[in-house]
Amino acid sequence: MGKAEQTRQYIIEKTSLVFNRKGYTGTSLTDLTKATGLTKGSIYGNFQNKDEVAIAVFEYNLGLITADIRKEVNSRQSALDKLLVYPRYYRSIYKSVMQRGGCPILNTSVESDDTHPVLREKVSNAIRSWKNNLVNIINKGMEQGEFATDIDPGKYADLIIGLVEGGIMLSKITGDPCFILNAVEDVEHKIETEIAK
Amino acid sequence: MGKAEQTRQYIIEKTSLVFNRKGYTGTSLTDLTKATGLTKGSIYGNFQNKDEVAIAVFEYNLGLITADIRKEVNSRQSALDKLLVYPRYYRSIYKSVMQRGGCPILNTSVESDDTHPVLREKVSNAIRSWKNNLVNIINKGMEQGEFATDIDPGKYADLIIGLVEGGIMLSKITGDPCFILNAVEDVEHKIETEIAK
Amino acid sequence: MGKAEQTRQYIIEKTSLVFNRKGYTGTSLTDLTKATGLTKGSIYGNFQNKDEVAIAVFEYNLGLITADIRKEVNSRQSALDKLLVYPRYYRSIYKSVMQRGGCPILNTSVESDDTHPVLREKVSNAIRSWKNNLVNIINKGMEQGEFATDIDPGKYADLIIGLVEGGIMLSKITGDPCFILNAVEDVEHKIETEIAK
Amino acid sequence: MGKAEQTRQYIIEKTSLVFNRKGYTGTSLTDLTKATGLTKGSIYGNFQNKDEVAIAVFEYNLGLITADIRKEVNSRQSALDKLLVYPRYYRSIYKSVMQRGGCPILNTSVESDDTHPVLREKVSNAIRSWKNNLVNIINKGMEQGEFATDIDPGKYADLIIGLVEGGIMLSKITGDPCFILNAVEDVEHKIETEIAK
DNA sequence: AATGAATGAGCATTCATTCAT
DNA sequence: GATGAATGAATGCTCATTCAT
Repeated sequence: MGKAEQTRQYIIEKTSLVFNRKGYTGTSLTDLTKATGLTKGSIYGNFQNKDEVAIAVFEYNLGLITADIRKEVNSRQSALDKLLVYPRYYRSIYKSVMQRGGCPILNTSVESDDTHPVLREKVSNAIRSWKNNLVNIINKGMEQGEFATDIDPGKYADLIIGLVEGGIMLSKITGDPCFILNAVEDVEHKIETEIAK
Repeated sequence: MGKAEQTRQYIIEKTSLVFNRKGYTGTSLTDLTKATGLTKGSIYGNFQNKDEVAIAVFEYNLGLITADIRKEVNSRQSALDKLLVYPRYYRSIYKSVMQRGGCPILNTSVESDDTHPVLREKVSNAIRSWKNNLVNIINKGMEQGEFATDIDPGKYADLIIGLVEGGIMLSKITGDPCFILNAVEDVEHKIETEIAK
Repeated sequence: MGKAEQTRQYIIEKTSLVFNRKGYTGTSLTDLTKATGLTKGSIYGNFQNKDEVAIAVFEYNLGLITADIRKEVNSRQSALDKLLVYPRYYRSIYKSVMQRGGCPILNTSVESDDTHPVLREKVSNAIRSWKNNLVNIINKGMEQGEFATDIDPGKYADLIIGLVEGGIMLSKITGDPCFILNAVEDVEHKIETEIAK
Repeated sequence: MGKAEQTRQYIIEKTSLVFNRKGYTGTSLTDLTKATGLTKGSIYGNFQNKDEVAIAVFEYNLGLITADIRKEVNSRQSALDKLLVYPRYYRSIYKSVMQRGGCPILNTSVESDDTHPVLREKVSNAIRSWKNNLVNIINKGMEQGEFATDIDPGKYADLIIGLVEGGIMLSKITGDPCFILNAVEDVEHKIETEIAK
């Protein structure tokens, strides 16, 4: 990794928090200089514009979560265990997610959907990919005889993602963990009683 | 309603869409003048500042939804029918909600949670009130012998709200109605098979 | 005095303080509405514009001082007593002058000299008139044998006015009465030992 | 002197005239851009806000006068010659002072006394310092046997400052030099006949 | 005679971006 | 590769003034 790539990465990491908290529009170049200790010129030397930083930051934030989850999923053998990674992961990290400004998928989604086509597409792809991963696990479980075969994998994927994101949003704004905790409990319950046979 | 109150209301209605789409930070005074056809001076003659418009707009947007739902709920007799209003309402209006920029509770929540204490409190109260309404209906149903008595009303309220909000967010960003449709279906299923006895 | 003239006078009296404290530029129409309890429309119904209010207020503030002094001067017989009115008057009222924002001649002079030709002329005339009054008293005293005849009346008038205004300015800004007190003392001393024989 | 410090100084020098003429409130950012040929952004790159420019300009204007006077005072040996610097300096420069909008101490004093605590303090300190310098010279003269020992140095300092400032104000507004000329003549007369023995 | 509501120009300030060094 | 200094457009907001009622 050359010097340039190193600085790029440094900027992304240092600004990921402020972007997640204040949003793309609410974060100014001055915010970025304060978060990094670098000058505006330096940021523009490593990125074409604020947009490019925001996109890279979203990918970085997204990558943190997906890498963690993928590792956990890969370390399990059964489809059931793989699926249970999701609720358990979110139960274990929701506190730190709140402190870091909430779920970047949720935040970026809500801000970009009517205003920023590029970010919208990135978020949309992330969700599609998340859903795909869930569907693939469920399908594998069905093939392997672990899961009921009369269920709609897509429907359960939608519910799992929706419950998690809805719960995060509600617990973040109210400051009350009950929403996310009840959501992941319901996800677990669904997996264990409706998906697994 | 005096002229002033009329203009205030006019500004609120005309700007509610742009605020819901672009967010508080992303909406400029110039956006407000374009949406209303009024001058900046006129807007400041009717509101103290942009903040006050944003807050009034949130309350307006919130009121639209809650008024509709309250009317429907009040027109039903049984606790079961009252509870079923929620999923059915969101199934009937999700398309127009998407076109208007998504759910104002969700949008305002995500934008304000780390940046705007006043709006944050407003949204938080709205969610608390929503939850209370659900809990009250469930409690009434339990008292009246309509609902199972061994369930936790708060837990189900959390799940209903979370499923709806999560579903709206996912369908809005992906453009795919499956998320909200599956969410309300699950809400209905919960109500009919887990809450009602 | 008709209703219109009454309101005009009311506006002048109620706004004279804020104009003297904040200056012409620093006083806004909103300040005037707050000081009077009237609406902008009402002020514009009685004056053509802010300028006209400012000019009327200056004349009012000026009139208060000159009326007081004229009365005192007229009540004395000898030129010496008439002349001594000036230092004694300023010694007796400097505290209330400070509280009301300082001497309006000084304040208006400094603000208008490079920016507001109409006010500048008004202030200039007020000073010319003040000087004339002093010169006339001194001349009368010389004619009547009260005063030395080898003195320059204009010079002493200049010094009396300058000492008073300089003293007011210095005591106002520093909050220390020594400047105006020493100034009027010197004026008295000049009158008694250099002018009177 | 770095580029930044150079531009700062450039802005101060170029805007000192318009600030002295129009006052702090009467001078707009647009005035500053016209006086400097720079953009608003550039001015805000070098100063935190208009206030900071105004304060720096006052200190600059003050420094010009005090530096000149100090140099003259230091070049004289006797206390009498040192004291006479003041009236003679003001007689020699009053014309250019008038052209530049009048005495900055007087102007800033009158504008700030009821409205701008920071500037008020700066002006107040400048006057205190001026008085101190005069008192110190008189005290030295008394010690050295040059001056009468039964006089109050503070009183004479007050009179000298008051006469100069009052004279400047009156000559500025009337356009007639007689006020400042008679004032400095009286100062000289006081020094030579009442202070010196 | 007075009001309430509006206007449009102007205010101080911050924005994302550029570029010579 | 990074900096410091600049730009010009845009920000939220206030101004003096007007005018229908």
